[in-house]
Amino acid sequence: MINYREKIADVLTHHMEGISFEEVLDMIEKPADPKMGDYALPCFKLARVLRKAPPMIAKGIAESIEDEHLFEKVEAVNAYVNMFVDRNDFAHEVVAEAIEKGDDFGRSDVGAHRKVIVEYSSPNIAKPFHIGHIRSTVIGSSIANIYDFLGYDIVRINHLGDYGTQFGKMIVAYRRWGNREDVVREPIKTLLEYYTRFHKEAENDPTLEDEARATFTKLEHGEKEEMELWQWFREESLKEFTRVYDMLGIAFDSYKGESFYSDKMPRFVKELEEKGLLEEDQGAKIVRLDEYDLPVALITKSDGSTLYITRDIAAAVYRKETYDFYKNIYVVASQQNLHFQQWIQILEMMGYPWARDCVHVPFGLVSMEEGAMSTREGRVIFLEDVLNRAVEKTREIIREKNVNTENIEETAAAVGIGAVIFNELSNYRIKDYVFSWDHVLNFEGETGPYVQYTHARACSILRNAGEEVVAKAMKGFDSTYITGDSAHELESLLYEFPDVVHEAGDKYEPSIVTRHIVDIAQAYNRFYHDEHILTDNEDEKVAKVALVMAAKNAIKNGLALLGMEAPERM
RNA sequence: GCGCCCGUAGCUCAGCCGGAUAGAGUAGCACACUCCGAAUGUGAAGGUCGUAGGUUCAAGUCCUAUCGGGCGCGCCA
Repeated sequence: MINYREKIADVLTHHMEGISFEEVLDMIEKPADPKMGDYALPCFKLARVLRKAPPMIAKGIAESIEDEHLFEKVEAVNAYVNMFVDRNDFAHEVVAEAIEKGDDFGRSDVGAHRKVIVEYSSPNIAKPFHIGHIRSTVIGSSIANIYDFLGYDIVRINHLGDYGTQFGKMIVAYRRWGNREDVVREPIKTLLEYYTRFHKEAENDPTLEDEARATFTKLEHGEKEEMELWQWFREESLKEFTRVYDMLGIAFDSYKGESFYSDKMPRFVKELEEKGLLEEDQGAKIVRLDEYDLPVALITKSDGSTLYITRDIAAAVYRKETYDFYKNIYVVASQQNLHFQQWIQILEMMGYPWARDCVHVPFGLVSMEEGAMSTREGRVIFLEDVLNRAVEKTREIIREKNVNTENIEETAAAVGIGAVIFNELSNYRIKDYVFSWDHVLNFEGETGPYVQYTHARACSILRNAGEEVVAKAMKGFDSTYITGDSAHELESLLYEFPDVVHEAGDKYEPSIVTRHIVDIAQAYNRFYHDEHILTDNEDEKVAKVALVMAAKNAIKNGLALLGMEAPERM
């Protein structure tokens, strides 16, 4: 596609002395109101250089470029040069590209197959998968999709919380009060019961804690029986997590979690020591980070066991050695901002230049109206319940509408679960929010179902148009029929779609894509209402169908980046 | 106490590297289905952009202070 900004900057540069192409490019902006043009050049900054009043400069520039065939119209309004691109060319350029590329519209090869690791989801085994976990899971998955679309090779890692003294506790509890059948039937719930019961009983019987520690030590030393139990717990839990991942349509390339790195840490403790970074303090080993204005980082506890930071260092080095990543992205809650600052700093101090390729992508907290979520107090909302209720509601709506009931279940799942995903990816990830049933189950306005619905209706138009018209549109169309205001606005948004994907990648911010496809859907719906698409005039019909296809492709691809399906009927 | 993040319409949020009259959705109000799917569209209403200073031709956007909320700050992850 033509890069209009660059082309305009090029034209402008030829008509303005003493200002570079880059400077001009930098000055071009989009007017607040599309009625004022497609692109605008504010001339305030030029006043100093040209020693003229900005409105005069704008007038001069406007007059000098108005004959360029790139523009339909150029006008000076106060200090602005407002440029209207030739709608005919523009429409053809955008729509042809969007229908030609189809599922690849918006795709890029800037990634050049460089490897990008995205770590996300990473739940703790034996703890319920609640609504708070949706954030890392869905945001991370979408970021991975976006980088994939940008041409990078992606490794998706689920860094499971599958190790630590909690497993000693669980084994002890299982041996005392548990049984196999319960665990198999409902792994998470049962294991959580063991865990909480352990804590309750331990209040009266402190020897339990010692027993748990001893059991964990056995596990660490690879004792057969403990290993088997741990492995079994892990597998059963994973089965349950997988059920939720399947519902969400999310997958991973690796489930290597904390346990995998449990034996890889001594090397780094030693390395830190050799590099003179380690210091002993009250029996613990620490790294001082004063000169970076960060608090002390704890590497080993006074009993010699390692901590989170050491594990993350080990994991990062392992990943560098295994994958030789270009970027190593961690989608982890903002509560751990300091932790990430610390260990990335330590990596740098250890002399690993790729430390700066590790990026923490933080997100805000989910709470409930009653306050923070608490597994122990039973104040949680299970993600699976949210998904099920959303699907249920969708099913009801589909039945009510009675539209094409072929595969209700499949559609209800795509739309219901899509609604939850879309809702999660609507706002900037850094924002905290309070979970609300009303909000996730709202299917009107700026929601997933709204966008999917728009897509489904576009598909419906294409069906009604017939294969012949669609085939014609693919071959060519007369863009003069799609230059009306609402069509042009839709085309502008379609034109921006590839850039939006880039920006979302640069900022690790899926919500940028979410918002853009809402904008496209709104523009499409306005176009749909303003103009009759399937007219008697064959050429007009073909051109409009081409635009419908273009919009449909952009919406579908955008939804795919969010991890959502785009049903053709709903 | 120190550090980081957030504060824009009743509610949920956008606002590109500072640029024109601060925009959507939602709730409430008024409309539009004999018409390509009404999970839709249109209109009106709703704002001292937390507050106070400062920088600038120009500040929701940058700087300083302050208030409110969230998170974090050596033996959890």
